[in-house]
Amino acid sequence: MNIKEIARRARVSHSTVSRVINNVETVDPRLVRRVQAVIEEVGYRPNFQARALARGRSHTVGLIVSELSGGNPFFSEIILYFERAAVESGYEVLISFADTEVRPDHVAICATRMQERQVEGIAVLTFGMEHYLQNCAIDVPMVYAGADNVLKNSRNIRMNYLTGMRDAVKHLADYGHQRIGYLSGQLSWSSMLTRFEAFRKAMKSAGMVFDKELVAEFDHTWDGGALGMASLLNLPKPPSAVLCCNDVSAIGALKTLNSKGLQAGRDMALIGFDDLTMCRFTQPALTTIRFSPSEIAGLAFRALLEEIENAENKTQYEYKTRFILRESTCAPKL
Amino acid sequence: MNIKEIARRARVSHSTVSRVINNVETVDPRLVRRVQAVIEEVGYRPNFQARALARGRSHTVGLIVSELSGGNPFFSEIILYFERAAVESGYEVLISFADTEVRPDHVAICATRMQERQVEGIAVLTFGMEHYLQNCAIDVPMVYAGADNVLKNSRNIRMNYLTGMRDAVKHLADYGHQRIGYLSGQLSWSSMLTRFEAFRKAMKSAGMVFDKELVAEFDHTWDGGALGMASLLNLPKPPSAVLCCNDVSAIGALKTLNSKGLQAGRDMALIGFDDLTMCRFTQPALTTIRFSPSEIAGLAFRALLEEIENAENKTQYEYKTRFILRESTCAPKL
DNA sequence: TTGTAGGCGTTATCAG
DNA sequence: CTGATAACGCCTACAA
Repeated sequence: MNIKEIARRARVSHSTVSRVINNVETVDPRLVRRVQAVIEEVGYRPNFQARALARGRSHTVGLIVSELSGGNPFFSEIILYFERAAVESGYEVLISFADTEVRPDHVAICATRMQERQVEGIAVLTFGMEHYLQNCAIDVPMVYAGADNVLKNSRNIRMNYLTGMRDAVKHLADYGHQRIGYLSGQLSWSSMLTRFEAFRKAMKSAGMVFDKELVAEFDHTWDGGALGMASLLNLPKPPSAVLCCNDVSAIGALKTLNSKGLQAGRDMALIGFDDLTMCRFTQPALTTIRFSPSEIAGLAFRALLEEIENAENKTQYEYKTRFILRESTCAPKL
Repeated sequence: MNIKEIARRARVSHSTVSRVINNVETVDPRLVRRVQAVIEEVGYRPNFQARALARGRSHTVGLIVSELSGGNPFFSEIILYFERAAVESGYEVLISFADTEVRPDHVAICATRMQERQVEGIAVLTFGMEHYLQNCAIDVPMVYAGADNVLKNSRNIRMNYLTGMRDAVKHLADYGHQRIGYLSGQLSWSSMLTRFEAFRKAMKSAGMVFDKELVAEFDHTWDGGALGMASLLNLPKPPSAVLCCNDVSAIGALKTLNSKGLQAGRDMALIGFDDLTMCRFTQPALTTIRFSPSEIAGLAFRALLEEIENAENKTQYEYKTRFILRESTCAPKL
């Protein structure tokens, strides 16, 4: 079923049908009704591809997230809220999981595939794999989040890790902690590095001594967190408080603590990062640094839209993390 | 940059360029090289939309999941594995979150939108909202999972909830539990109803008495689980074991138990459903019934592909749940 | 206000 | 083996 068939049945030209579909004002109301009746009757829906081709606009945007985090609810929420924002503005979203772990160039492959699909813009929310796109010729607007260097034709949403990190460290300092550990994902990921550096900076500005020994670098998964905490506990002098690079690894760390008969919020202070819904349901409820997927996804889409529609005054978006106090911290145990 | 421009630069007709792009064997190797050189030089990539229009195939499929579960890692994994399977077979995936909670007809809206985009098939993995599609004219193949009634032009992947449920109940019976409770999501969701019925059937075949009082119907979220467990604990005679409709609600239930100073695996036996990665990291590790998102997503895509390509012998896929023993069960506490 | 003709970037069918 | 030419379904001048 197509526009011509509708035209034939309604005894008008296909241009008229096109006008009706696109709500052009100047069509005779009687024709409008006649055409709409036929459309209704046969259940016709315009072919988006053809429309896109003719108009030169696909009304589709791409979203790339990283695959490693497939089981990570953080990305689940990113996708949900990005899609919602897109649909609200009349866009559809094509999604790709970049296997950044095994194939660093996979981000570029995904982006290229999307471009062939004529997406009008791409949001790369991998938080630290963006540099792999450097030598890949994408000519649609792109938006990153928390990238360190911004390519041309693209936009970066600044991630202020420091705001939340500073309050977290201050909170621990107020409790009297001297030995604050850090559980990191792989520092080759720029977002992991950035978080880590924010941590160091926060330590410094709180007047705390930073001890390299107290940093465990594993990966930002459940297992990574569990292993990392185990390695920290194995130190001759373990930390009395640990800040984690994300909630998922903090939950892994929680597991290790429990298996040793220790409890966060009593025997050790533990702080996560992201503020997943789940944090309220861990035992104890996880104190964390909010890095809201819904807000970030929203900002990313808005920025992308500005870029696509070449908005006059482009906002420089910045997302500020913030400290969320729950129950997993305590004074240092003697 | 398009096929004609390439043709001009390579001094051939655009048909020849098209042949080169599509690896047609019969082209003079010298021309092939000349064309490829130009393509390489200008970084040309074919326009998928135009191609889809000409070929009458979009090589795109739709995936609808339910929005309520946005923060639920289960769907995050569904999306990941579905996308991966699709890309492997040369398809792209358009994703939609159906807001089944607030707008029951939203599934139909999503499906319609997808059809306008010329998807070649749609997988509806909402596990129980399929009936809302009944009076909506979609004319591409669809695949459901665990739907009760199958519409025409569509396929259902049978979900065998019973296999896992039976072993779970048997496990509890072996421990000597007499009062087994059930924590359900809203029974208006057919998947929730089906799970519940599987539970009853399992109880029956284990020779257990089913007590309606021990069923709490909230919703299958963290909060729903927490509230549900609270209501069960408030009963004059609370159950000694509880089976939950999914892991997320089981984790919520865990929270309530903890807040009352009770511990699953010591004071009460608790069993989840889904087997999220996270189950290994709850405290205690959650015994559950495996309902693997990766396997289900894989089956769904395979079935959809068969439907799209009109395969000769269509497989009747069935997914069998299975019991996964961890640490959250115990004998009934006296 | 309506219809005709041409174009969007491809593929596919023919002659040559 | 190659190159016109006509689709695919829709939009959009421009002409009537």
